[in-house]
Amino acid sequence: MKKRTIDPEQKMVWVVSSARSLFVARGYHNVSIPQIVKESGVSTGAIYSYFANKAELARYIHEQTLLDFQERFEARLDGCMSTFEKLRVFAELVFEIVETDPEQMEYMMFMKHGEFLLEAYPICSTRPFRKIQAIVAEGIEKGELRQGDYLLSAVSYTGVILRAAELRLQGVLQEPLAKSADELIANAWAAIKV
Amino acid sequence: MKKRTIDPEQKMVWVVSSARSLFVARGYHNVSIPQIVKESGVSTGAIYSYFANKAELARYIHEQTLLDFQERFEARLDGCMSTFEKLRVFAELVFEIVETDPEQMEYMMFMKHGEFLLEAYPICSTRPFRKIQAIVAEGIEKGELRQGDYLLSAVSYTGVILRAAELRLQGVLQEPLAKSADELIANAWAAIKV
DNA sequence: GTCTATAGCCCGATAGAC
DNA sequence: GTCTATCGGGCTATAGAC
Repeated sequence: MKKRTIDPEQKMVWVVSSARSLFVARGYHNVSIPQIVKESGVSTGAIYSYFANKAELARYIHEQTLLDFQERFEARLDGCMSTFEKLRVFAELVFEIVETDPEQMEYMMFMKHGEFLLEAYPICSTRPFRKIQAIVAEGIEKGELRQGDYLLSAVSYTGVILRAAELRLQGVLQEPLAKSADELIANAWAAIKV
Repeated sequence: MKKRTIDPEQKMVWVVSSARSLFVARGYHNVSIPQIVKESGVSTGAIYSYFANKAELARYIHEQTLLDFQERFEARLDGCMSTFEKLRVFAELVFEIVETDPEQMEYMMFMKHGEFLLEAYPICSTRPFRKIQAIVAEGIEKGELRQGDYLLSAVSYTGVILRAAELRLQGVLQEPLAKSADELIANAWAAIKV
């Protein structure tokens, strides 16, 4: 039994979770280390012992967030046969996260535009993104989707889904996405189906 | 003839144009007033005589940018009869701006998430946004669009168009949007047509 | 109205005790 | 490993000459 001190990993979890909330709520640059210290109850020194600097903390959160999405997406793809099913699984996961953990979704959607990532953000090379492209390309080949540029079709499908997610996060769509899911998925599918 | 001094309005134009470039390139918080001074050739004092502070400068640019879009959109709507035409005009305007003045498009799309606007951003009450909703609602009534929630249909159409714009701005789509416009507009239309 | 120079502030990061 | 106290830097905004 450890009695003396708190598990460092637990502290790191607190830091990450506090920082994520604050970043999403106020934006990366409007959050100071002292604020994270206050919110997480972990001291400056400890934070800097886990992360080299503030940007790396944000980057770590970003990475974890994307990784989680990726894993859940790929897990759900197992057993999906048709292109329709595979794309529906993507949409449903997005909608589910928006409702159950909007912070995660917001981090993925809004924290990507150069706030702390200095390099041009290679969103195109993100795993889930490439996976969607592959699914669409295969769907076109198999004749389940309309002929055309597979990139444009991928953009069209995800555009419908992600914009719905965005507007739901902003409060423009007032119903939970679960209620609108069927209609949205039908729309997205109609945009590219044969 | 004014010979002596430079027209203050001209200076303000320089400031606004330099600031817009810098904000888009580096993000609001990564741009300092001294940088704007250097880039625009207008002094700190002069800048603060036009704008109360940095946030207001950004807000002014945002307002002008949206206003310009709105005016051009409404001008082009004149003479459009069918729902298809009206929506196409929106898409074409978006695509045109992305190619001719990507900075403007980027400012509209990416500068809206709480960087300097402290209040929750009322994107839903933006004029062009409401206009699109009205067009879609009317289209459904007239039977030109599938039955369903008009908000979801508006989201679906604009989702396809705006995500294409976003990915083009990020360099993921390498062809000029003019080349892909027909296909994208067809996809967006297919998502909601009857 | 416009300039330069700088006040005053707050932040990120560190040093040094424990 | 972790804490508190603090430093140096860079920022926004202003004061005061012109």
